[in-house]
Amino acid sequence: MNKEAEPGGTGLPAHERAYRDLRDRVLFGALAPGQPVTIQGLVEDTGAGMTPVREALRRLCAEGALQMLGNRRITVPELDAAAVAELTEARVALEPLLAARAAHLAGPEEIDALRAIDTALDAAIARGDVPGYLKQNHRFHSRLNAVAAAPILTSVVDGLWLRFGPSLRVVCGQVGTRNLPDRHKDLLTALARRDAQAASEAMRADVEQGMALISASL
Amino acid sequence: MNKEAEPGGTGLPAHERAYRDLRDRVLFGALAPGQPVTIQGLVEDTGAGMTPVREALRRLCAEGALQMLGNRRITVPELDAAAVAELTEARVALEPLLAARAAHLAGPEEIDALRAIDTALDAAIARGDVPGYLKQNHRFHSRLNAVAAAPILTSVVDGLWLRFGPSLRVVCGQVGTRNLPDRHKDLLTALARRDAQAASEAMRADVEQGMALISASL
DNA sequence: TGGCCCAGAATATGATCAAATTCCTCCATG
DNA sequence: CATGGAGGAATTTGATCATATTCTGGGCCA
Repeated sequence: MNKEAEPGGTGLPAHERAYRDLRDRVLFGALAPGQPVTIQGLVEDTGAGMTPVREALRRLCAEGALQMLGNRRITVPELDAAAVAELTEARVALEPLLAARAAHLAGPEEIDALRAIDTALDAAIARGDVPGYLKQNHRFHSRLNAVAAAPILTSVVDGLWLRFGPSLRVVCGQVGTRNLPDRHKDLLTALARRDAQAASEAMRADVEQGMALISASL
Repeated sequence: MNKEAEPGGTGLPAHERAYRDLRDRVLFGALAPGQPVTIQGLVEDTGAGMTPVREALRRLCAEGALQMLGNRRITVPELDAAAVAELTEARVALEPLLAARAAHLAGPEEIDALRAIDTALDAAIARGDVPGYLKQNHRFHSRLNAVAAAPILTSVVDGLWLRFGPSLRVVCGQVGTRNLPDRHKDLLTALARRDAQAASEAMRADVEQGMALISASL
């Protein structure tokens, strides 16, 4: 039937592969804010055809990860203070909702999985591994959102993450892995106690801390 | 080859025209929930080429207006109770923020424009004009969001509207234009008084009333 | 009922056309 | 004589199309 979930990723459509490849580049900082993104450049880099790359770009633009300038040019958005403020407002409004839902629904095995990711995250911080931190941090929140079982809210929040991914990468490149937001311990204990209120608060603190970091680097 | 042979040739690229056409169909109920959407059907309907239609569909899918089934099929999403609950949560979390911002920024001319739209909306309700109501209601909220000058929040909220557009059309077709949400008067007076708190409350009431209507029709 | 085959639709490719930026040249002016 | 700007050609990039290929779904037959 479905031949998805193939290890290695080969076997799913080319435009889907191109999309995930590009999205990971945006999320984990392979692309810098303000950098122009050309179709033909991506075609050469990824080896994919032109049409799949185009469709991947359209999807990313629709999600806000990239922006189409009027003159058929595509760039990675540069965030100004107003944009960071908006993103902070949106994240503060939405992500605590997901945390609260997760607190109601999380089972022991999901919490253990989250704890394992958080441990890997701490290890990445300890060894100053910025890409590792970004990746594990994203995995933590992504996994938490999956627990919340709210696909619409999750997709909206994923779109927000795509918007500040490049800038977060820049910040981490500047300040290293020190002073990074990590309210995950509070979050995990709140989840274990099924305390939606505390989970919500911890998430809000984590979000505000992270966005303040970006805001301070402008 | 020939591009001027088509009547009504606007200056916009074909994929942009196809996108707006399709988006309006979703927003104003030309497509029913659950209805399959085929590329070649759109090609025949709109007269556009295949590639622009494909890109428009990708954008709409990325925004949540349409959903890609795993099997290369695309349909208009059918909302269940959980989806409506999520959409309600998201709208209640975000749209009052926009209303509050608008209350701080609205000038007399913007308020007059909103009042004019609301008058046209009342007229549409009075004459039982469902498409007119949908159009004016969307124009009202869209204009209000423009006043708030928050492009990121606005684009997120626009995505939410795309998700419940088809279902709202179904509801209005069932119950007519009676009992439709219209807290716009409260909203307008709050805006005129620059009362962000009251604007926020009025928006929350409008959102909850509208979503309750959809929720009740399941 | 279960497997095979076929029609039809979606995906992917490359070619071709159009637009925009860039860079170069040339002329006017200080 | 040098410099700066306007204009135009060339290159780079994006948009569209026609077509080949692949995959899904349903009908047919054993």
